[in-house]
Amino acid sequence: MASVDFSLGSVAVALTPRERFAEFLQARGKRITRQRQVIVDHVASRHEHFDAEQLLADLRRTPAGAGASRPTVYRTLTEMVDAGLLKKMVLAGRSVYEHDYGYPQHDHLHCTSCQKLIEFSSAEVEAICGAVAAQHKFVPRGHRLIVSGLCADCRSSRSRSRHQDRV
Amino acid sequence: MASVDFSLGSVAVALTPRERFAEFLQARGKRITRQRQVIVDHVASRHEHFDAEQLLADLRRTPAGAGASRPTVYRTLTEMVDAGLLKKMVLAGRSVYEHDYGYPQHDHLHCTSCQKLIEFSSAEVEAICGAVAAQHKFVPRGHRLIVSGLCADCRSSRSRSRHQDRV
DNA sequence: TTGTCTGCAAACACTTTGCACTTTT
DNA sequence: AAAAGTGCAAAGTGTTTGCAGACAA
Repeated sequence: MASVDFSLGSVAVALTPRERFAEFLQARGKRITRQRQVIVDHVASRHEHFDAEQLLADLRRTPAGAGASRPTVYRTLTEMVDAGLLKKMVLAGRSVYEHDYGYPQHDHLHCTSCQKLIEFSSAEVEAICGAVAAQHKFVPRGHRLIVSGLCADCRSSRSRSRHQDRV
Repeated sequence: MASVDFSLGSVAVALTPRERFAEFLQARGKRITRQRQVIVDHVASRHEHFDAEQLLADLRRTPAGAGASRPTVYRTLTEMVDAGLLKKMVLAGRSVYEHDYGYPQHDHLHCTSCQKLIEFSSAEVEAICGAVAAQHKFVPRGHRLIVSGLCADCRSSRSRSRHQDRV
């Protein structure tokens, strides 16, 4: 975690997430606390989508994060989104986070049965968003495309067991 | 609301929303109650996006819906989504509904400052979703594309007053 | 030392549920 | 009469906040 230049996916970045977060905090007169470090590091070490409760539970399983509190986790997640480290999306009623920093822009396929998320990217979508925003005099800040449906696994098990779809 | 063939936007449909809902309810052995009728009619009479609390408040202002209860509103909205009359999306922490029945597929520009929603449609987006789903062996059921940013109004007022962006 | 952060408990907003009573069928 | 629906109040979720003590700068 001490490297000055590392790569994730196909994009190379200059600072580790931890460093970038520190930079962000300092720029705002916020403090680099043990808790915030533990949280960024933990989040940076795993690359999947997660929600606040999951993160909290995971943290409490580690020695460093054993005493993590819910409010701090929520507060820090918000800061990480502000810092551009994470992206937040709302699925099935709760906030789901994913890495943003150093990751290429992408969208999602969402299985409404098992809640699985599959990533994909499309330059066309990007282009369409820009064009539409311009047409409406919008300053675009990002977009979110979620194609929902049934994944291959759930499609086959669908006939056997009954599931509750949650959007 | 008694016509058998009316048009909304550019699409003509055979049944009024009320009729379609009745059909849906009957098909499921559910009952056509006064409350459900009042709610469908009210929703059908307004074409904007709304949330459950707004609808409840609006209903209570009408003679017919004066005694509307929160649970019934929530329950009926869910049924209307199931019936294909409404679409639901989650923005800034709460569920927002819009008409689905008889309306052409479209996506949204979302102003993160004033929460305004602007609709647009794009056949290309449609095509991309289908293609991507196929690639991942997904059975697509729909998609949601939200381009977020600042609308023209908020862009100009942004420098004067401070706003809180909510995603 | 100064001002931010943390953790706790309590508050929150939105939504759902248990239940006795009312209504549709 | 039987079954489903309603409204009330209460319980849930997921998330946020007030505050006293803890801690980085």
